[in-house]
Amino acid sequence: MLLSCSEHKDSSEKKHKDKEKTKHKDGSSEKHKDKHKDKDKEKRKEEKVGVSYRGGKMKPPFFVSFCSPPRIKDEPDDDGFYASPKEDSKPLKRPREDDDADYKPKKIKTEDIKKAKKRKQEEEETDNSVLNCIEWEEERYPEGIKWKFLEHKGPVFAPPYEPLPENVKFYYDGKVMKLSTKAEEVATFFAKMLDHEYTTKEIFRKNFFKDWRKEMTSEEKSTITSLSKCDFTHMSQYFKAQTEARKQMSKEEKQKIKEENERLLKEYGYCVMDNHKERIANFKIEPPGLFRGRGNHPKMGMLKRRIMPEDIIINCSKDSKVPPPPPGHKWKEVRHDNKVTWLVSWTENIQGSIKYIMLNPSSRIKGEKDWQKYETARRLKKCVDKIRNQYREDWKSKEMKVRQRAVALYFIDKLALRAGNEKEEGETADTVGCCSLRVEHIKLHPELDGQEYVVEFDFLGKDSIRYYNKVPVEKRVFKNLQLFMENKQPEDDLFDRLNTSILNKHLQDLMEGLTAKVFRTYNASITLQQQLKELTNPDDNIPAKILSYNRANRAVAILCNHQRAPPKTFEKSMMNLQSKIDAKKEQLADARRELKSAKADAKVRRDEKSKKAVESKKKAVQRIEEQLMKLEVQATDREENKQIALSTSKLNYLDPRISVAWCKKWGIPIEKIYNKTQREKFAWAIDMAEEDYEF
DNA sequence: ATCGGAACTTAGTATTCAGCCG
DNA sequence: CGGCTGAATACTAAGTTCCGAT
Repeated sequence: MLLSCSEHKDSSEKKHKDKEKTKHKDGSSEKHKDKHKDKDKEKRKEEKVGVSYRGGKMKPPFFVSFCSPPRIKDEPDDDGFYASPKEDSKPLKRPREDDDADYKPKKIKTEDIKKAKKRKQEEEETDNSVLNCIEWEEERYPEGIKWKFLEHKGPVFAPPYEPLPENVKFYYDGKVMKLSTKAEEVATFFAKMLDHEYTTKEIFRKNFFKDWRKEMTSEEKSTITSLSKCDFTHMSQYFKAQTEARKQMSKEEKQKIKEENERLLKEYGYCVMDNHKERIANFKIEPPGLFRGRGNHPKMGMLKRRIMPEDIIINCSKDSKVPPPPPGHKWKEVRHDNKVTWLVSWTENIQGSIKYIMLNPSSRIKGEKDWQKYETARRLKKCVDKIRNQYREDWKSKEMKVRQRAVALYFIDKLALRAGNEKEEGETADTVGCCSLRVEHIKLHPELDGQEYVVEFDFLGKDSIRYYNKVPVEKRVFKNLQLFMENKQPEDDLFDRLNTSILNKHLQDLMEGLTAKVFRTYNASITLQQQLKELTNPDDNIPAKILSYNRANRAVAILCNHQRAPPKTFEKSMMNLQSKIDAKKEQLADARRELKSAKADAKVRRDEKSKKAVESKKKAVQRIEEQLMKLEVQATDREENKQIALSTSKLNYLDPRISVAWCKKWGIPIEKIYNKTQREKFAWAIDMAEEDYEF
């Protein structure tokens, strides 16, 4: 059933039950804080869900507006800006598909299923699966069931701590001090990071020291009272030497380690899920260490404790062989929950969240989900125009909440912002997404650099990556933003009547299965498709076409703000490449000279041998020209990629079928676009998509 | 019906690997 | 043939959305 899901699965999406949290941010501008529970709306939605999709019915009529009561008490004076009938409606800035008309709602199904079936058969033949494949296409699990059979070997635990050799010393206040094993282990975590700037940060040091002291004996505790008196340098040197020694190991030793890893992988790296042997993504338990959050994380430096079998919950099927815990230990629990996909879980001690061991992206269960994701995005394509018209209408709504929702959705759509859940203050780095934007994160410019109504965004998003962008917006949006910001402090929420739950509930009404993140997927994929159309020059050779592909990919990465730290060696490697290009140019000049003289030679001699020489010189020139071209393309590509990470969008946002189709269309080997891992992840798409695939 | 936690996707960085060049 | 480099992979944090207990 691998690839046959969509309709059914889509229709089985559950009712939405998002909570409607009230935001609290102390004191300031209280009048903006009162939330309105739109009971009416809630009710109506309920009804809709009732008749809805389950059982394959049509989704509810596109949208019902809820402008009616209750009015907001601080409803702004109608200054006419939103009621004005002559208000223009400029098209959105981002290019969009105009050919929606001839878009056919390809329902995948039969054809694809056949193909998938074929592929699966082939796969079976080469597969290392020991099991017979029963007719997998037919298996269609009842709602929520993820598998019928699941067997695995359990996790691999981090290697136990090996105490330092006697001669490696720790000094406190200038004096040698022998630490207890537990305290020593934690000290080594710090020592290993000594070169990292983390260890200079106040919060990191404070958190570390606090947690370290918890591991100390009472004696150590009373002696070691100040981190700045601790000297880890000797330990640090020891570890550096160890790393060095590891590098210097002989081939045989390295080989041995490699084999050991392979053995581990073979033994623990796979599981059996419903007649298939599947690769596990992360079968190794995270080793203990110091927590390194991203950005300005309040918990950085805290001790991530060692996970023991007693912390571990095993999930597998009842009729499987339950993995035995390590000798002398017990699992926390063994359960048989086939409504989830994880194999192993444990609770982590920094945030108290649960961590999981799950399957590799190449697995059926992940691939299917991935496919579904893109199908949802394609369904959005069909109704995105309606939705856009709707939110533009809503900018004029009498209800504050509706307006905020509409403006937020506009940002999510136009700028591919993330939804932006509220976060518990002090638990994580202070980052935001769309719904959690604060007044301080945007600046309004009625005019800027010759453009009207420019919004300047500057905030930290996921992973504390900065989002900085100046965007011209439509007048109504601009006016609305001014309104939202009235009488607020910088640290107040911009959309004080909105949260992701409200937004997603609304989206759910607009389209079954629609959530905020679908817009990111949709806009990323549609941009790729459109950019590929635009940028691919049929006359280009393969490297040039690939450059075009990368540029299209890059357009998406920029849209999604996927950044990376410029590689440390970037400048250097750029220079290397340049000198390579220079060398190649010289080589080309040489080759041309040689060709010339060979030609002259042939003219004089007129024998077969010299003719052949000319031919071979010609070929040499051509080859070098090609090589040069390739290098130059590479240089351009790399320069443009300095701070942009392509891999995230490639892996998570771009419908792989677009890329596969493009490759087929232009005769580009798929290996040029996707490496081995990516090909495994996108196997379903590689098999399914034809040249004419349309997202 | 709400709430908070569970489940799962998305993310950037650190480490390892493989192959190329001198 | 070893050291270096860029690519691939490993790792795990940080998001979003779902969902079940109360």
